[in-house]
Amino acid sequence: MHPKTINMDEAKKNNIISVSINEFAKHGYVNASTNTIVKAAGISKGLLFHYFAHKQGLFSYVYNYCVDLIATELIAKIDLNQRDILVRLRDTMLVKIELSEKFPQIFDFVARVYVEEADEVKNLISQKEQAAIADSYATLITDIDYSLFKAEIDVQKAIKVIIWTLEKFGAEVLSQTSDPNLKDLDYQAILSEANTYLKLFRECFYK
Amino acid sequence: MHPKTINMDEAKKNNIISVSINEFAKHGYVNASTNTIVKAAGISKGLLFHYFAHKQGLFSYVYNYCVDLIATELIAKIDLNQRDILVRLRDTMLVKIELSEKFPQIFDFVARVYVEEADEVKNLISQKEQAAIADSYATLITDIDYSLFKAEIDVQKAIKVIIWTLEKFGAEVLSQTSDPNLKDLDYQAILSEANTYLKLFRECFYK
DNA sequence: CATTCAATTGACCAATATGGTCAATTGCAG
DNA sequence: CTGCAATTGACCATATTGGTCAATTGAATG
Repeated sequence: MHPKTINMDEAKKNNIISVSINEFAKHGYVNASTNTIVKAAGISKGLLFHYFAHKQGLFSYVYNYCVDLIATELIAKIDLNQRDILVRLRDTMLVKIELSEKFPQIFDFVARVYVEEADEVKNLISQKEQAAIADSYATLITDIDYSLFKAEIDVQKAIKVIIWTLEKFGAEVLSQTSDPNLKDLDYQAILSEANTYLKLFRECFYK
Repeated sequence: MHPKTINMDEAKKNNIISVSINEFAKHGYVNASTNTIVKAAGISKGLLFHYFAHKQGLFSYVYNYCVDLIATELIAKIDLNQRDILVRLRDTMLVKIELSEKFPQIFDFVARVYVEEADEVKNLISQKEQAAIADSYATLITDIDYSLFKAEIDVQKAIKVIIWTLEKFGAEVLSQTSDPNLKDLDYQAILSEANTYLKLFRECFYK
């Protein structure tokens, strides 16, 4: 990352990052417009390139920032000693919602980087880092206590149902918040509604 | 729709439609490129505008084509006398998979039209038609036999779980097919795997 | 073969957008 | 005031935009 970025005002830096995430997530590396980014961030063209030198520099700075942020949050908030997959996945979803509220398209962005075609991007992103992300996602569903499930049900299918439900639930929450008046999320209400799904799963899938 | 389009060769017409759906779905009306469309369709610039006169004409032709196609398929293949929501939604998913195999981004496209910001598009798409689509989606989950569910479970939540599971399952099937070698979908296998999820739900949610 | 006419092409247009530069201005600390 | 960093935006060559149209092709007809 460019030395110039270190001394940046924190609020301004976050704003540039947020705007850049949205632009890269929506249009991919090649078709993302630095003109659009500076307009949305409310800064001049010159200043952006003063901080980041090139489009590539901006991209890799933002990408590394996102990967670090996601990893840090997951490590801090997911209790790997918790062997009940319902709790583990519910907490993962809460982390995703929190992060998405700060940077609405952060997960679209990192997911899109996987399938980026531009050579400039492929050279920018180390294979190691890509693999590390896949690893940490896998970690989220390891060391699970499968004995909690009823003997007669298909556990692999049940887990898919749980994962998909929590993903869709999170997406629903976020789409509701982005639309009307921009009131903050009520995490208490979200947690409470998520728990009604956990209750359903516990009644149906667990012993 | 422009009279010229009537006499078009069917295969060529479908190709133009398919390519246009993808471009409009990916980039929206304003940022969709007619240059990209003609390149992908393997025709000349002049020919596209010979058939459709303007970008608007192409867009509205493709949009109406999609809406008609989806409505026709749903009416033909969904049995509204079937009051078991599991069967009804499973069949809806199968229709979506079939249509998506022919036009991979057709549902992304029609969904995106709802949130189009360009005035040119808003004037092109009649409010009536938009409402009709919403209506037919609502019809898909009316006249359901709720007495099949166990008394003690939250039926509304259970239905959401079912809908979300089938949507995610369909998306998974389609993402697998688009990636590697482009072999056709095995509908027998898809139906069979979908039925394992129905079985799970029947065991857990139904009396 | 010549004639006709529809199907099809792609060079071309003015307008706009692209990533990136840099001399000039602003703002603030000493 | 000086000095230096932060910040600006007009400017550049190049590429892309939706759309045009005179010219070419292909096939059917007499």
